Amino acid sequence: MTELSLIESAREFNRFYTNFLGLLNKAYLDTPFTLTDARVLFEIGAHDGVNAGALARDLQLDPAYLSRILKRFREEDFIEATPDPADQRSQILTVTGKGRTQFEELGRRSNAQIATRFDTLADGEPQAAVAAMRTIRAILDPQARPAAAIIRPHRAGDIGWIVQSQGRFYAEEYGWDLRFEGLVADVAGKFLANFDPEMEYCWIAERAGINLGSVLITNGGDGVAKLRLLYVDKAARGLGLGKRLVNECIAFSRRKRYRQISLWTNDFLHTARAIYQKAGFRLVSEERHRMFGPEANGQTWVLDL
Amino acid sequence: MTELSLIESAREFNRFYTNFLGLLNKAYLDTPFTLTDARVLFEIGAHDGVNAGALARDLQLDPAYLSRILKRFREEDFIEATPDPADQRSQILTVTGKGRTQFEELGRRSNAQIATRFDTLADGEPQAAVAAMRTIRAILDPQARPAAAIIRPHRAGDIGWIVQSQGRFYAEEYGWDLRFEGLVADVAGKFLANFDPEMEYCWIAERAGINLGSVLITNGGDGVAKLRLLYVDKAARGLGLGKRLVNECIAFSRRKRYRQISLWTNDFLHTARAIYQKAGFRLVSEERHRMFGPEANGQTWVLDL
DNA sequence: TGCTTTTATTTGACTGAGTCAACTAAATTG
DNA sequence: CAATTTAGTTGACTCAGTCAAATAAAAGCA
Repeated sequence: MTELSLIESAREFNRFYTNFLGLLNKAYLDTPFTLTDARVLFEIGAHDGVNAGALARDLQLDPAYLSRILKRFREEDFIEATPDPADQRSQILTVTGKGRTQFEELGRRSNAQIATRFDTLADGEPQAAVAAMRTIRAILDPQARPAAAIIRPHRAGDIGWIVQSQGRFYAEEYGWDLRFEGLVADVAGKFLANFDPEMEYCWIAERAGINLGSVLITNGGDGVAKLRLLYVDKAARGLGLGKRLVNECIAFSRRKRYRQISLWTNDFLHTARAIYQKAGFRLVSEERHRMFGPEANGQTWVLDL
Repeated sequence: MTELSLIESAREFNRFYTNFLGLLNKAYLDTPFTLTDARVLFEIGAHDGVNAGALARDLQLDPAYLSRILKRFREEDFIEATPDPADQRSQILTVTGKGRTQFEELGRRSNAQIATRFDTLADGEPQAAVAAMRTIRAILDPQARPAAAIIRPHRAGDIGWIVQSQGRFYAEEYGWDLRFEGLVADVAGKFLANFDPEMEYCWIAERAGINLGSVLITNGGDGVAKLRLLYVDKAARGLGLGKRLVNECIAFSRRKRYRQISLWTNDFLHTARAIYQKAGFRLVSEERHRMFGPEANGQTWVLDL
């Protein structure tokens, strides 16, 4: 049996969110659709070809009520229903062009509603809220399949994010002091200030608007590419993002005809080391340091291309 | 404008949670209460002595509809309504003993419903879900944030936050390119790398764990303190945070016996300029520049201490 | 002060979202 | 192949929720 205070907290949230959703659903006020209409149209639009039964189950609607909604949608020419050849009782529902237009309009309104709310928030708050939503969904919805992570070049704010997340992570996990964050900021700042798009690059791993990881290649001169600031957020470990990021670096460096990639890391970062090793990097030197407080073993690895 | 993929994620969560709440609200199926009845009774039970107006506002109900629900509750002897002595139009609502019994029964059902769901989860998952719910609530519920903003010294991650938020803000609002974020990272990195706690300082304005603003004083040598990177997030404008941050700078600089504070800003930052002016700063020079893309007027202001 | 406007709540008059039961017709079972 | 189950539809209804107008106290104003 779960602890009572947890349940009470969950109920409190549910009361709050019932209100919040009620507010958002006013987006449909001056459309010919009710909330239920919108949910139905959305579901058909999103899963083209569903049948009425599945729809009723997924949206928890009365079949009779749903049937009437679908009838209206058919009359209004928003959807088409063709009998399922595999089961003549069942019918396959698809949106028409007209229905899709409506579907998209509803989406726009819904987006605008949320955007308005998000725009009153502090920088980073929407990201934090969405990350929390994803957490809840992953826990409560057994069918939730997380969106795929993508890898993209950096844009405004990303470099700051790198400084922040690494600064915080190394402080929390390894007790490194703020000089480390200073170093990261310095590296990142120089990268931006002297950015040479021909020979340098920054990759950001992102999932649904939330940054998960980063790496960059800077020109070390003499044909050597420097791989720097490889990082994968706690929330995304084990998805192979680190490997994907390093592979991007290697492919880029090959394309740009660097002759070698060199990187500096610390021995306690086992996961990172495993990635480097597997990619063919070799350890060329190692030295004890106390650059950021606690003693550590700095290592230099290189990969000949 | 918030990023689209974030908004889409939030909508996806909302669709999911609409379903989820629909499921939970079946707890009222075999009671004489509708969901709205339950919400009303709960609200009166939780905030004994509310009036109808506040109730209608908080639960976003039609006053007419609410009035009828309250009438029924009075007839059933669940609540009592006494005219507010301070305002004879308004009435103070309290639950009776009978009403409290009902209220508690509803609570039990609601708890049981959630407990059933939670009991299917892995160890630690309910805790994680509830923590995420708190996060969302703290961000989205304007009433759940009576927390005052505090001003504190920087710690791990804060400097990165400064880079990120300013980088993003100036890009979105003024179209400045990434060289600006590079400059901020450089300034911030140098601050950390050469940090002299005797003569330098960073202030972070924070509310409920979320950073809202920043400023720092660096030693410009020759008795001159440099005020840098003043920033207040859009979610916290108008609260006087900018002024408080600048006042911290002035007090600190006086204490450390600097003879002057100098700062560089741009003319279009009206709010900041007003703060500097009011604090006694005077404009000493101005020059056009294109350091970050669009043309702008850089200004140097000083305050003699 | 008295007149006008605003605010808190109630009442009248609807309507249409959602429900329940019965029905048709195709598919499945044994 | 008769009996049962499943997918969807139709009839008949009701009650949650809405909109406009009324009441009456409070607040604003000239």
